[in-house]
Amino acid sequence: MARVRKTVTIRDVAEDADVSLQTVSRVVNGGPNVRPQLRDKVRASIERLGYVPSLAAQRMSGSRSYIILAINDRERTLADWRERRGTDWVDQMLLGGILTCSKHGYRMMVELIDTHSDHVERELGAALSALQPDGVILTPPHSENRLITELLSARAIPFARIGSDVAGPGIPMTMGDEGAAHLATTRLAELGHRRIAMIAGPSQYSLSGWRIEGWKRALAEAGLPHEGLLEAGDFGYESGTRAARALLARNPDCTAIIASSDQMALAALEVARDRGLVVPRDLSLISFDNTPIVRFTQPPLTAIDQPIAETVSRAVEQLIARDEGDNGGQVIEVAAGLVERSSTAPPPPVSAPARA
Amino acid sequence: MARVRKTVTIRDVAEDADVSLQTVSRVVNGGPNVRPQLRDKVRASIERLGYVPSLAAQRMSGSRSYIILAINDRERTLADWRERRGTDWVDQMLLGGILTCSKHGYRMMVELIDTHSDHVERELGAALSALQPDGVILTPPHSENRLITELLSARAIPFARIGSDVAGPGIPMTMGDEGAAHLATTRLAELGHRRIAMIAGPSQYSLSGWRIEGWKRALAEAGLPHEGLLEAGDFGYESGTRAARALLARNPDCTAIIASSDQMALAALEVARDRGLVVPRDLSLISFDNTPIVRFTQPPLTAIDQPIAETVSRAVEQLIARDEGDNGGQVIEVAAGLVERSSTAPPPPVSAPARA
DNA sequence: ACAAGTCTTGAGAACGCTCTCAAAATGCGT
DNA sequence: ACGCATTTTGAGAGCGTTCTCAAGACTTGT
Repeated sequence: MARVRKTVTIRDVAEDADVSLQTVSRVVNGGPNVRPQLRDKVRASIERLGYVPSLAAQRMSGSRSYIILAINDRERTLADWRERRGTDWVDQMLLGGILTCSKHGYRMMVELIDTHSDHVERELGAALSALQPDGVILTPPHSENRLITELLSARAIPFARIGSDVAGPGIPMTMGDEGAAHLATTRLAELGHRRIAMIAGPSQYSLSGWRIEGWKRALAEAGLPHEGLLEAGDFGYESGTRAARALLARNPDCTAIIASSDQMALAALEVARDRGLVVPRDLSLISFDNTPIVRFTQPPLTAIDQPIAETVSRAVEQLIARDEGDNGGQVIEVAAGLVERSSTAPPPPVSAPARA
Repeated sequence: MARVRKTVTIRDVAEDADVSLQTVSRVVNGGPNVRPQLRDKVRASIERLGYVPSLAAQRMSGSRSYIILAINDRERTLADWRERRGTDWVDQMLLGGILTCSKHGYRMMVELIDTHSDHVERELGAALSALQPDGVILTPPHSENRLITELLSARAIPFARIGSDVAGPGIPMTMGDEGAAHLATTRLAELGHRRIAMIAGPSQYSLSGWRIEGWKRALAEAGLPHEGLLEAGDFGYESGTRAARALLARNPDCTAIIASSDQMALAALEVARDRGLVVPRDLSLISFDNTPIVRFTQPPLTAIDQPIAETVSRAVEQLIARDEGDNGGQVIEVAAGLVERSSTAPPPPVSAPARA
């Protein structure tokens, strides 16, 4: 409607509504003491002029920047990208974050950082200085990276540690890994499996440990053994291949595998195929993550659905609402679910010369 | 090293180096007229103090915001998310964008907008006012959305139109869709296929047309017909199922299909399986996009690799370098490649009672 | 050696907003 | 009605940068 209009500022609104800047500011920010009549008048002006406060200016004067920063590892992201592995984790985290941020008038930014080297401090510091975010979201394995958490708490920037439940600064948030592994294992036990193996993730991830615990607990509850049924990978495809081979070579009587990532499950599926095993007839398979790829494999994989987006969303809300009383170190947990598809079935009747 | 230090500002650096604010600013921004000696001194101070300019302050005073905005459709993104369809496109675009932005000291932000409704102007306007980005990246189908492009040019914000080559404001960028379709079709023709079908995308996407053109051109060059071999979908799985069924029902002699998206290719794969056709023995299949899922289907799909990340990266560079002479409406094209996997093979020897 | 440049440096305003604090208006108890 | 507490409004400074413009320090040509 207008021509190349210059930016509409709070001053324009103030003039239009014939009030002071301060009053407009109060209306915009839902300030408490404004007469309803004036408030409406100002609102009308804002509407008419199409005024939207400038994020930069808000940051400059106020205490908030309305920015939540999500940290990701540059190397890993780059590698995933080059090799066209899915970066579904990033996806999910972004979506959960962006959606929730925008609901509260915040924005989410993603920062790629070299989290391995000692550039961490430098790079993260630069990002924090430039952006001055109101909160930061850390995902595994950064959630327990000392350099990072210390830098953040030194700067007094609130942050959420996803996939970490240790005490310390930052809001710990978990995704029910122990419970999820327990759930998957129990389901397999119920189907009749007696030799249920697990391909775990790398030990530097806390969640790897939790999953192993859940698996062991379910096994114990069902009176099943776990000895020799554990292998660890690094979440990647190749490591899954190695682990699955080792597992099946060592345990010919193994009839079910839980893999700690979709990529490793895919690898296990391939290994099974190589060994002439038909999934799920001869071998049941459950994966962690439930990224889009597992719906299109042959057969589609039963998977633990990690509520990443939901968790990040919760994290954002925690960060934004931090003002209203500190969350006293209480771990926040979002539970995972099991999506049953076609890679799970009862074990073959003859297969197990178990109690040999 | 320091305690809860207050933010280091340009003033601190100026004092430390015993020069004026302005001189520091010049050094930071690579200003032209500074004595080398002074420059080094200032650099040393910056280094020592760990100074990083505040984005917000830069935006406030200067003309640039160092922000590039990428527009995505909220509904579609949300749907993809809920149904755990891969949002690889978003991924790729983000990665290409973020990486290139950070290389130039810029940041990329993603904005989800209701691009269908008439909220577009409102929502986009709000985002532009709040963020005041230095550039905007539009992806299909927004690249040719009048409301959007006009709003952007009215505000004089440079933008790139990915997947669009029409004249007008904004930098047009394409990904060689015509050439890619031609390449895929030609490859199939070389393998000996005579009835090569295409499942196209929706017509409101320019690239759908280009792909059809490339397919027809290759067919014509090989002396093959195209009549009755074209179906259109909406890029989604279900539409692919419908299209593939129609195609195969109408053309029992069809031995190859090119699908305009991975999801539709997946659907075609499933349809073929239902009809008892073995891919690639009885039917060859090539998809567009090359998202991570097509590597893990049975068989893995041969696919056109859309250089999304690369294109977005180029777009960002164009936007950042816009100052140095307008890009006179010349279309920028990044070529796509063909990734051969196992869904393509020569047609079955007997199959075609073609010249009936 | 002098005027006329060019290069280098700095001072001060401006960007758009929110803070703090004080002034004006209102409400209330007696 | 009167004083006091409370609510509502506004004025002005300040956030950290870059911009404009002017002053000082060098060059250079003659």
